[in-house]
Amino acid sequence: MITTESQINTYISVDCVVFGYDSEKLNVLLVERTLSSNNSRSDFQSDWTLTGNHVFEGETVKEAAMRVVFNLTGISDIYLEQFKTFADPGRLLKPKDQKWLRSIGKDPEERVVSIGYLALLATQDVSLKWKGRRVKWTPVKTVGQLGFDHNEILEQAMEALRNKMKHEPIGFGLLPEKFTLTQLQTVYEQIFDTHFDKRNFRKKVNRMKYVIPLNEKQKGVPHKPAQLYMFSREVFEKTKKELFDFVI
Amino acid sequence: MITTESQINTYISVDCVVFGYDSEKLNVLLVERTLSSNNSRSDFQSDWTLTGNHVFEGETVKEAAMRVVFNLTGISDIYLEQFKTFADPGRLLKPKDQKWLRSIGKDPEERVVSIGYLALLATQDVSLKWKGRRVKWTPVKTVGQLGFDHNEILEQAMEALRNKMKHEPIGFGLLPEKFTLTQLQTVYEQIFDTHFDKRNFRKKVNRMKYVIPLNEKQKGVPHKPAQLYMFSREVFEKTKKELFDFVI
DNA sequence: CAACTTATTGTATATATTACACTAAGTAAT
DNA sequence: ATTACTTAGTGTAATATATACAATAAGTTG
Repeated sequence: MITTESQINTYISVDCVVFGYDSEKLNVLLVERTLSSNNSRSDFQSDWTLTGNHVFEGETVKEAAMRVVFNLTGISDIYLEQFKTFADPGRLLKPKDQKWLRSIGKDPEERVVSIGYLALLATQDVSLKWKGRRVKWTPVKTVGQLGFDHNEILEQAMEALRNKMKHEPIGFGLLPEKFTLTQLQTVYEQIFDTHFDKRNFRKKVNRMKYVIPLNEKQKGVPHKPAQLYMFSREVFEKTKKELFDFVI
Repeated sequence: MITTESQINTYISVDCVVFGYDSEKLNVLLVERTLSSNNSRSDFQSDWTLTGNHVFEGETVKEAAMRVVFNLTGISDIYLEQFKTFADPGRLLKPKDQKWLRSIGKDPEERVVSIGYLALLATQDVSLKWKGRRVKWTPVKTVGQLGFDHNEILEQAMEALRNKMKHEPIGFGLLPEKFTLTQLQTVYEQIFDTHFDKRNFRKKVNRMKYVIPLNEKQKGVPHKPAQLYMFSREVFEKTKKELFDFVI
């Protein structure tokens, strides 16, 4: 699954928009990009980018995306899906991007295809791996200017996430295995930037037989502990109606 | 919109899955690929592929997709959207594909990224343009073995089409501007391979204010002529609920 | 005018959506 | 032990939507 050939393809890359939910808000995983002006002089600049890498020859694109996520998080069993590809000319023409490309010995004129992947996880399941470059979670709402065209890619990823979440039960990918209904509701409220009525939300969840109550309650909270639940994809696959409700 | 630079990028291509509905069934647009065994000897073979082309340097990927569709159909104002990218190693390794790549002077080892686009139109709105190669509509259900990995791409396009159609009003892209409710129903039945109750379907459509009855009836049919309707994207955008019904 | 074809319509039952407010079960501080 | 505090958990009535089901209407053709 994780290939290790060292021969890289210079024009195909993957960019992974790794979303991590921390029980309060949605974060995205960023890595630092360091620009040294003239070969290793001391005026460094640095900024942040999404996580990504070139694909190795012989490696599938999804394998490359899995490798990127695995290297930074140590996790491999998460929601990970292609959402859009970015390959327009001029997407890496900002001065900083050009400088960075030259600094690593690339032709800044070469057209690079970035295949965007969306990944979901609960931040508490992860300890980030420093692999020579700084890595951090940043709340999506406060992300500043990113390197390359990564603000654009992030925006498209958010849009894809919202669309997917409307119609598929992937919100669970942002929660720990055992979660409370309030946590589940909050995920949806955060991502859709809205508010639901608690009773109505729970009535809806109740009908979804794949959200299963456990014989276990929340611990260590200074108030009434909540019931814990889990998501069963197996039950979901068995009980879903093939043609939900659809819009004409 | 339609660029004409002649400098092409050899490793980025678009493949357009152009679906055309002919009031009976769903078709896909194919072009003929001719393989001449040893340089221009007389043992030709030919097979069919999806429509596609390399992108020109300086051209955006969507522009390339529009150009491909426009060149074959003369149409430019249709639903056209990226749905998935195909860039795995070994996707062009079938003997026929290798032969074809060599015949046009390409390195068959080079990894080619194909960005898949989905296009929708009503076949009656189109007269196909023969641009040196044969072009044809083929019913999706009877498509045989295609060149390259195009059977895979077609399958993924069908899946993307079904997913999109469940949640967005794009089915109208497969119908002429004025259509009957029976035609609309049939589009959905064909694509989802199912059958709906006519009364219930109409009740549903009735609630969608963006399906607008015209002061016009079907003509030239040997039975009761049906009311004609049109779709208004403007009304749709104004009346859609931002957060439909969603699945948790 | 009879035969044929497709268009069009309504009702009853079950299920889902929406709006809305109080009680229960814990912890912390006194 | 009582009180204050915090979050969990629950029900009902009104409206809207989904589902199952069959007879009549409006054209054409011979």
